Amino acid sequence: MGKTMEGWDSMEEWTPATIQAFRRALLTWYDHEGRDLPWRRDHDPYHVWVSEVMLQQTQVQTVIPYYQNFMAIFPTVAALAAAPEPDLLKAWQGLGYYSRARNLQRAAQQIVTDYHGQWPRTAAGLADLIGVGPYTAGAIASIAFGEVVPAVDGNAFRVFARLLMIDDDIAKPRTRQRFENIIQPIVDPERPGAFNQAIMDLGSSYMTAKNSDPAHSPVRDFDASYQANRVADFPVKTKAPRPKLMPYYGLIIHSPAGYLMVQRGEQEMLSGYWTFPLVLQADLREDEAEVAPTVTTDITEMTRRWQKDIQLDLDLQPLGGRPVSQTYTHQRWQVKLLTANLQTISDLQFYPGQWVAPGDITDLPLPKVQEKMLQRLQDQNPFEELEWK
DNA sequence: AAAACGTGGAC
DNA sequence: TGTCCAAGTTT
Repeated sequence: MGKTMEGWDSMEEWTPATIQAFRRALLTWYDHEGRDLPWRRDHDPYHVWVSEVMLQQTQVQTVIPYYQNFMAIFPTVAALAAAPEPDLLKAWQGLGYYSRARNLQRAAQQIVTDYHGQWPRTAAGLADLIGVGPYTAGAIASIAFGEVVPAVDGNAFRVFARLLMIDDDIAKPRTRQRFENIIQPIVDPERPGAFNQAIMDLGSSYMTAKNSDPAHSPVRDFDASYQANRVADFPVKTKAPRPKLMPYYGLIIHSPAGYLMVQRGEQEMLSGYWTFPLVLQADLREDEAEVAPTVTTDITEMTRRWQKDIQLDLDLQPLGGRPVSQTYTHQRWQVKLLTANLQTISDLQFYPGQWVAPGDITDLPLPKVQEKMLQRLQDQNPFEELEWK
């Protein structure tokens, strides 16, 4: 195979014979060792599409139960297009990157109405669907429709960066096109879908980011970085900045009608999901003793959200325990919990939030940070509530 | 081009 | 507890 010669620097191109041998080694391995996954039971574009969107930035083992539940509830594109949004968000709860769910439904509606139920059969056409980028378009086109195109995800970046010792920074947008150009002639024209999936299986087994095992890889003989003993040098990827600290108060406001909950707005993170009211600490005036903040009408964040100039006059008390923390890709929330117990709700009826009975809270779509706040509330039990679901 | 966007697992 | 990573897309 000729790649054991010394000094194989990056960017040396594979000969047609090398490409042929690589495909054979890869696909022979894949046919025997490829994973049996729920979305690989057929090549239905709906199945491929939903699984690929769920798999964006998400590990396989996380996706499996979500995929199975999703298909039970929304078995067809038409069912997804017609689904009530709360059902959709509930089915996606815990998966993260929630705009994926809404984009998925918008694309389903595109297919039903604009395309009359007929799928675009090429990557270029599929990329017109909202939420379908270059990777997902390539994956659906190759797996469901047999188009000979690469599907360049994190695995493909890593695998080919190592195989060919490509030192372009894969964090940079411009690098994608370069990888697509390099991979395109290597994709097996007979089995493009299997080829792309085999690369991904390789990237999640022998050629993982950490603790890789290139010595036993089925394509070891094609692995330039392994031959050069430089596996750890690839891929090149600049690291992300640290998440910014966001100190919040979480307001747990209890009344005879239940707990005050608000739905996150269109422009906000976690959009469409429900939480206790959250107020940036900078927007809430601390009192001298620093026991609990005094809530006044100058709570800018809250008045913006509720669009009311409300004299809240709540008697807020801190809830015991450390702040609830939740780390996102770009933010680190630390939420101090404060409670208030109202004897009557007459003053608060016009709040744009909703009073939710304790037993009904978990019926709403909730983000992880809300589940943590709820858990803390139940642990502390300040209102001696007996009706938790 | 760079930043925003969730969560869970591995170490 | 902290850091990095995982089948990316949108703005």
